[in-house]
Amino acid sequence: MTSAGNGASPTIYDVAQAAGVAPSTVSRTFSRPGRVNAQTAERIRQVAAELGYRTNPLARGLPTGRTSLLAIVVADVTNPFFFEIIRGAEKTARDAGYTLLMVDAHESDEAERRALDRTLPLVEGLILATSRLSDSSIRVAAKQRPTVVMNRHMTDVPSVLTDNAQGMRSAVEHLAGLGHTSLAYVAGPEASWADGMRWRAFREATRETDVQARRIGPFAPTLAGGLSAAKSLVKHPATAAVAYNDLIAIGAMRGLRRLGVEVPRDLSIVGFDNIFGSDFCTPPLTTVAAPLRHFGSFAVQRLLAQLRPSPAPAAGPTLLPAKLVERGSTARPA
Amino acid sequence: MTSAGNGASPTIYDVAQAAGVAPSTVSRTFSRPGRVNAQTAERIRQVAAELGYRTNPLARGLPTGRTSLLAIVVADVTNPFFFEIIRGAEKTARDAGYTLLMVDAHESDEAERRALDRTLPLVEGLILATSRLSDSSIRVAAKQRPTVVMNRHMTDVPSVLTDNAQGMRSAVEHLAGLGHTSLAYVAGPEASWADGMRWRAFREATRETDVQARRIGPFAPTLAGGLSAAKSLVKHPATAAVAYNDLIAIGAMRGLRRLGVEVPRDLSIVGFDNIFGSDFCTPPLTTVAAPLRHFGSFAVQRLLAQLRPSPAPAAGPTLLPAKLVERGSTARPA
DNA sequence: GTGAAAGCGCTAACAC
DNA sequence: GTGTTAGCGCTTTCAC
Repeated sequence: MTSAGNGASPTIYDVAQAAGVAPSTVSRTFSRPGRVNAQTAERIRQVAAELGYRTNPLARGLPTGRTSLLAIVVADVTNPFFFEIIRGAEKTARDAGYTLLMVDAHESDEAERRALDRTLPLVEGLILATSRLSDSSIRVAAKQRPTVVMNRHMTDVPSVLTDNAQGMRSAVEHLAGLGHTSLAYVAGPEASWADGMRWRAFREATRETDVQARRIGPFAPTLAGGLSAAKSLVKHPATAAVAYNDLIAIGAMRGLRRLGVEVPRDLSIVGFDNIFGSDFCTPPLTTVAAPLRHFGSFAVQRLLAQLRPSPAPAAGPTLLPAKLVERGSTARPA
Repeated sequence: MTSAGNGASPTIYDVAQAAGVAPSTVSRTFSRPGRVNAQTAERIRQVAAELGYRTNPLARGLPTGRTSLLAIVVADVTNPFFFEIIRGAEKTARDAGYTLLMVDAHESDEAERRALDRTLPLVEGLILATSRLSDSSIRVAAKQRPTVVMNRHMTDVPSVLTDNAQGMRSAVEHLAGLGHTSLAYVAGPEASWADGMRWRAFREATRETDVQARRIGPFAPTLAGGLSAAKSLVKHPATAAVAYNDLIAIGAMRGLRRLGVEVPRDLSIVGFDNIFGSDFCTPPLTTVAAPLRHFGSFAVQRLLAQLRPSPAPAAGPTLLPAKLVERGSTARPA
């Protein structure tokens, strides 16, 4: 029973009837213009507009799988780390005719999995930005939809990542160059692949540079996490610290100030990511900057490459450079 | 043709066949447990798990309209203003069994409309956070799905807003109390409903308080916008300014410093929203704080109220209080 | 170029 | 409790 003028939204059947054509012709008019006589199409469009017809993506997606939707799942939208990433991803997606849906996983694999169950079937492709999921869970998702992971290396899933090792090395060398001989790494969440990489790179870089290294944490990758990190930091003999990310670094600086420790006079701090706010906090944060916007854009590009009918290119990781931005939170040891 | 073991994802038909039951029984097992014999259900679940079956929300949503999805469209995700809002909204949605999809409209009504066309049919309800759409466009959307608007008053669509007038009044009184007699309002985007309200409230408050008022702008509600605002600011005789939002305020403070104007010594600045970063910028920003997290939560609650089978309650706006947070960016005039 | 008809995967009466 | 049977709104062969 096709609704005529009642509450429900009009369908192609309503439009077809009003325009005196078959439903399939209406469908073609919108899904593949050109296959329809120009005048007929014109008339149909007009009737459709009058009726307020809108194609229903749900119904369209069922038979075809084409929804023009992409999803990016982030561990925590409120983490400014994602700002530029989302920006870049959104723009690239939009330019290609896709709409990017964002889903917040709340730093929880449980929530992430549930969100995935609900959204995966709706979208044509998926970006997992700093996922907290296990490799095998990611593989399951990647089996269902083209997937790109960020900040995480997987052999069988295309990935985009920043050169953590290089970034960490430049941070450690910077600190060592200033004369620091005992460094601390303020760790982020344990489930984070990036944290593992950074800690490893830290160890290596400190060994090469011949300075002492220790690790404190893990801490939540938030301002609050940094606040608690400050307490551990004052107990340790290090004169400089590299934090898992800027949020922790900024939080730590605030916490240290409250504890009477002045940055960078008493302790130097280096962050990671160069997020919104890292340039206007006090002191401005020295940090390892990733090309965040390109990051998002690249991820979408790799996704689109998989979406194209032609055989998808190989799955090697895309490595983006990271470079140290020297600001006010680092100085020579007292 | 029901796929057996080929590439496509398994359907209820595959599960039904494997479990030796009817497809409808499989459907019931997942859509309304309890209506199925416990043992049968158990067996079905097991078979489903083995086959890797996942219910397809697209297919489920077509006949029912139930997708367990809600959408929040924001003008710009990278605006920290939305942080806590999204947080609150997401949590409330999740607790109610919904997944919240976020869509970035890029401060563009065009993009917002297109995103809406694509997502509206997928979701059960919609939150428009600081929409750049016209009232009539919003009404069109609201006709299709239960909708709540934030930061904007509409008689026929439920809304959640902060008490801009009260917040502005406290800002102006604070400044007047410090001895300022000439204030500037640094305007945000013209399409912003909140900007209109704040400017109006500013005029009224300054009139009541008997101080001079002027308006400069409009500026983009971003750090960059604030940077340009700084240039206009130095040309004007005001000794204090209230900015449309914190982003502009923070950007302006940075711009002013470059121009040799010291805040708050030479110029006092008050922001709006109390966003992430406003407490750790230099100087810490005095700002009108809205209960952001509650804001998002309330919006979802109102949405859920409309979703419930029982007749939706009336559409009056929910007004949330705003209060001034005094920090370091305001002082007595020189 | 256009129409008829068969699904896409699921839910929802309606029987049994 | 469970099976049967229509659809949900759209796309897509296949005829004409």
